[in-house]
Amino acid sequence: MARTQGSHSDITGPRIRKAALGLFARHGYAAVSMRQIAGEVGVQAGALYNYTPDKQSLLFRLMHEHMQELLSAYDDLDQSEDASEALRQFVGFHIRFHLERPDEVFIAYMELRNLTPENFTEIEALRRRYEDALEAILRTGQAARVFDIADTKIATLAVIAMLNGVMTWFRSGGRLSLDEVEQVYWDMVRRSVSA
Amino acid sequence: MARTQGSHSDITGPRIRKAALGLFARHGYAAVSMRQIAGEVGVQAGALYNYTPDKQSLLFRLMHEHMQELLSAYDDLDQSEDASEALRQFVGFHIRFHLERPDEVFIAYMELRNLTPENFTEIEALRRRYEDALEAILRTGQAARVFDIADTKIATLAVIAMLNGVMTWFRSGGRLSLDEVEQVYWDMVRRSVSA
DNA sequence: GTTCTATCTGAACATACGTTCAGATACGGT
DNA sequence: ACCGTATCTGAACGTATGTTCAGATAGAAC
Repeated sequence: MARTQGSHSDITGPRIRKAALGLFARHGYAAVSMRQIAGEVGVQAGALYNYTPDKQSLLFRLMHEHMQELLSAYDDLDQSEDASEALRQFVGFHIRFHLERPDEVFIAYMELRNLTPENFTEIEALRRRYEDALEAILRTGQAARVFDIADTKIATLAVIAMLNGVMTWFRSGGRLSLDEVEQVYWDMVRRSVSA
Repeated sequence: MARTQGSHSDITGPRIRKAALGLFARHGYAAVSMRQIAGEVGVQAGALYNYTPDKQSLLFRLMHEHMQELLSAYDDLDQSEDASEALRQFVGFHIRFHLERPDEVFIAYMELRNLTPENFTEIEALRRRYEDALEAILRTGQAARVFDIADTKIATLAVIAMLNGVMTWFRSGGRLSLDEVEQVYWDMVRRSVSA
């Protein structure tokens, strides 16, 4: 029996990507088979190929869409002219955006090595654009002497690394609320770059 | 022909682990086959099983040895009583130890999900011991009012995450020397926790 | 009510996987 | 010079992989 009841392209496509997202995040791209993904959707493996040309494209699409959403969500912020305030906005945005999408973030960063070289280059360029946004803030603050940073490039990476650390331990409903976490991290980031 | 010239257990064993280390780091545990590892050593796949009961044990041993070395190297430091100085020591030790072992570090952190539950528990306990060492420093400094930290547990994880970020970009022979890198990170860490 | 087509099944393809093991070989000890 | 054994080969095992495709079916269009 094919074309089971209530099946539609608009439904199956997203369901496949959602299943792949969860499985890739939990077990890793290489360790997940197309049959597992299909099984989670309730479909045979062959049906996946109505929605993706191959497994690699499935991974790439997940990562690409995530990075696009990250950048466009960040662009939607109307950033403060004040560097210190802009940095505070960045910290809050980064923590909240990433905590809302643990699987996407995990994949976008753990599965880079499983991308083909061309796909890797493309994702890397998007990641770079995001880093540049933070570096611009740090440079502005440095020029205005509100920050005192030895090396803005390193500081950019250090701040992002520090913020990403929150993903390894934060569980909603845990000891601290999101607001508290944001406050704690902002305190540390602010002091680490302040004049 | 078996038992080729100059082959010995003392030589092949380490060579297998070295090959596995590099391949796991580059392509990921799940994406690397026993035949690839054997090929890099110049041996047939079956020969690997003279040195490891299975693929999982190979991964576990690499991670376990790495964590043991980390802890014993840290224990060899004679730590300062002064919390600020102890933190400086920790930052320097962490950066140098980890930059000397990029592959080991990468694996110990990316391949956790490919460990069996029992193996995972064991590695996690070792990692926890290392984190506790840093937290002890932060607590001491907090008690002595030389640090001003909202939450020592979070600060511990934030500092380690920040320091680990150095591994994503540092290349020896690059723009900055190891000493300069250490100085830059120490500046940021110190300020992020200082009173 | 018939036709048309998007969607899915089920089976097959070639290839790869981790692991085992009988047999071959080269070195260390005598 | 010979033996014993640690070490490795080469082939095989069953299973799994990504991908393809002819055929079946269900809903949309008329």
